[in-house]
Formats: sequence, C-alpha cells, structure tokens
Amino acid sequence: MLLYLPIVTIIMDGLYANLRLQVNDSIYLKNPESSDLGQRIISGSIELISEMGFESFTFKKLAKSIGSTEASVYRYFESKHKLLLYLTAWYWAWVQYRILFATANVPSAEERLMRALDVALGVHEVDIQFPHIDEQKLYHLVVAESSKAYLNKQVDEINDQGVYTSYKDLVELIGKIILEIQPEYKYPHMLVTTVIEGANHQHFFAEHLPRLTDVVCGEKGITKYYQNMVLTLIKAS
Amino acid sequence: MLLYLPIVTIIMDGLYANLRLQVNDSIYLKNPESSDLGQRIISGSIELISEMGFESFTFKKLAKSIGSTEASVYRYFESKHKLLLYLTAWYWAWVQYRILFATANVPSAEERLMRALDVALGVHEVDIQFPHIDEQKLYHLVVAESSKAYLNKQVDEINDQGVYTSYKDLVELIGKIILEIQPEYKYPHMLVTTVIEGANHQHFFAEHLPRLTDVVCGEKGITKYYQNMVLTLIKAS
DNA sequence: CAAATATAATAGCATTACTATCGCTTTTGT
DNA sequence: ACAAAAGCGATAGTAATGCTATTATATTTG
Repeated sequence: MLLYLPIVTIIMDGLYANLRLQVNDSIYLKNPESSDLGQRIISGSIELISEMGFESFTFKKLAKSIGSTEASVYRYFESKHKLLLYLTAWYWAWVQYRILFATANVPSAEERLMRALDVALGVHEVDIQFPHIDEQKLYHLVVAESSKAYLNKQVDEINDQGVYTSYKDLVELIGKIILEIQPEYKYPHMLVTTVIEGANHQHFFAEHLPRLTDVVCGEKGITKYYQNMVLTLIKAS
Repeated sequence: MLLYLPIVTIIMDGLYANLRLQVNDSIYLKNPESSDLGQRIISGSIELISEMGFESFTFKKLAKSIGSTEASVYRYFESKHKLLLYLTAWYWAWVQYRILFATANVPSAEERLMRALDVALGVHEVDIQFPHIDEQKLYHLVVAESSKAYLNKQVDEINDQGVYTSYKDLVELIGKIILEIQPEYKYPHMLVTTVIEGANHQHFFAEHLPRLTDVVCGEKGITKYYQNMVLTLIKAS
C-alpha cells in the first residue's frame, strides 16, 4: 500500500473504507475482516464453494479445510446463506469501487460507460489490496451461485435489512452514466441488470451449455457483445 | 378436445405427443403423466414449490399435501432436484408447443418473432389441455426457481442425459426466426437467452427488488421492452 | 495481572434426503 | 377368469445437514 503515490493512496483509502462499509453489517455476526480466523473463513469459503458448489458446501467442511471448528464459523455467520450474501455483496462493492476508480477524471460519458461495463461484466485480474481474496475464484462463484442470494423466500426480509444495497448502488451508478449519454432513455435499471445477469449467464453457458450461447472471440468477447448492445439500444431510443 | 376443428385437433394431437416426448424420460423413474398419483405429484409440487420455495419444499410435505407417502413419491422421482428439472423441462416444452401453434401459417418472419417472444417471455393464460397443471403458478415457479435447475455441480452430467433439450430447442427455434429476418446476425442464441432470462429476472425484481428494474406500463410491459430490444438489435447489425 | 474476549473441542438435536421392507390392492396378460 | 406383476401405503431406519449449547483453554486488553 505504501508504494502508491499520495493522491492514489488517499483515494484508495477513502474507497477502501467505504467498501468495508458497503458490506452491510447485518449480514454477519462478527466482521470477518476483523480477525485472522475471519479472513480464513472468507478465503476458505471462496475456495470451497467455487470448487464444490453451494449446495454441497457446509460449515463443517469449511471448518476442517481452514483448521477450525463448525461452532467457530457460526460465530461469524449465522448460516451458510448469510455467508453467500456476504461474498456477493463484497463482490459488487468491489466492482463498484473499481468502476469509480476506472472512470475517475474521464470526461467522456460514453468512455466512462464502456469502462464501467468492462469492469461490471466480468473477467478480472487480481487486486493486490485484498490478499485474502482470490478474485478469479470469487467471480467464478458469483457466476454460478450469486442468483441464489436473492432467489429465495426470505428475499423481502433480507432486502429490508439493506443487504442488497451494494448491488443496487452498482446498478444505479451505471444507470446514471447511461442517462448522461441519453437522458431520454426510460429503462436504465432494466438494461443494466439485463446485461450484468446476461454476462454471468453467458459465461456459465459457455462452460457448460454451449448450445445456449454463440462462439465469441477472445476472453472479453462476451463483454464486447454487451457493451455494443448497450450502446446500440440507448442510441436507438 | 373434441370441440376443436379437425385440422386443429390433428396438429394439437401431434404436438401434444411430441410435447410428452420432449420431457426427457431420464428425468423420472416412472412417468408422472401415467397415473393419478403421478399427476397429483405434479400439481401438488407446483403448488407447494411456488408457495414455499424450492429450499423449504420436501417430498414429505408434498406427500402429506397430496395424501400419499414419501416413499411413493420417490417411486416417480429420485430426488427433488429431478422433479424441478421435470417441471422446468415441461414448461419449456409447453412454451415451444405454443410458439409453434402461434406462429403456424404466419408469413411474416417479424410477426412470427414477435409472437414467439410474446409466448416465451411470460405471463400466460390457462391451457385447458392440461387440467392438472396450473400454468400461472408454474410460471411463478419458473421465474423464481428455474435457474437452480442448471446452476449446480451436476450440470454436465445432467446435460449429457439430454435433460436440457427442451430449453435448447426453444432457444434454437426462436434463434432461427431471428436468422430469417437478419441472416447476418451473429449471436442469435446469446440474444434469445439474454431476453428470456432477462424477462424472468425483471418479473422477479418487479415483485421483490424494484430498485433493480423500472416502472413499465401494463402486464405485458416487460415483454414489450424485450421485443423492442430484439428488433432494435437485429436491425442495427 | 485481572478481566474480558476469542477460539477449540465436544456433544447433542431436529430435520432432511434418502433406502429398505412388507403386505395389501389394483391392473394386466393369457 | 385367474395368476403374476405392478402400484401403493405404512413403517422403520440411516447418514448427513444445519444449527445450538457448554466448557475449557488461549489471547488480548484495561
């Protein structure tokens, strides 16, 4: 962290603090960032869930893999569903932070939109700021499991606690850039969620159900497809 | 059934048989259409899952609600996940059948595309042909639970057994109409899955997470949005 | 250095997701 | 018409899951 130039450090520290706050504290019983065990719970769960899937994942297996006990994990998260909520909320807060950083001081709204989508639509490098988090595996987890964070019967309760705020804020952020380019566009939220969820699905389909997608070139092919989609739609309106 | 004109009856009988065949027989141990208990399993599970969510749903609760036993239900489906696969496969086969019917003898490809999307993007009336199935509740179930049918670690195995064929065929069918209108369009499958999954999500968001969507007018508002999206994109290419 | 806090270790419990067995009834092939 | 087969309900049982409780031992903090 000390290697960065002052201005960068200041911006990053500010956002880093914000990023922590973004992960709503009603998700956890004890903040996993606050201890070594907590950080092992996060890194271990990313590893295990992305490897074996959320259904097969249990706190007992997690505890074993990080050399702790089931009861200790329960002191941080009251259920494995809450832990999934934490991981996805963290991911969207992280994406939002990177978008703010990638679009700062860029005057063209269209350029900012393309950069925001580039970050929001997947395929990430590692972020040295968070050594306990493997961003590649976390993205893989988000693709396969994140919809289970809201596709359940407790969604309204959880929503009332503000747990989905980091995702909503991200959608809002990108939606606002769209409105800068085309203030007449009526459906910015629908468009943003359609392309974010769409990109997730296409990544999954490309790996498992190729007949549901099309061959696109390069690892950013899906991103390019949806960037083009957004531009075409807002300009046609 | 006897009330229909001969030509209609012939077409429907043919498609009805096809529709049964579409639900891949490796999904079930015993065909639920073949007995009264089987049909009660289907109608009871649609009722229960859409009411309490897939996670809370158990074969024990289902058995109780239809006046049977857990062991008897297991004679039809080897797991609750297989039952979910059956319900979603049935749904997509039903959508495909209705698209074939709605687009038959319509010369304009654009008109056929709009009709196909109108059927594929949700909001359905009852279909008197299937008295044991409440199509409204089934659609509600598909919106909230269908992605769990493929978002799991067994997806490749299940896919090898051909279980997702009815969804793939539906995507293929609509994709082909797109190519009739615009043979140059490179990504018909991506576009079709994007709008189908997108419409599902928007229906869910409208009910539970309104900040992730936009106010659209009328019960077909979401459908109209995506119909317009598809037309705009294929014409812009 | 005492008090508070964090963690590990163990036990326990209700529920879930199945499997197995048995006997009664209905269907089916001949 | 009748035996064989299949379908179903009833009951029991099992390993795993999701979670709670208790106690003892470290570790941190005031």
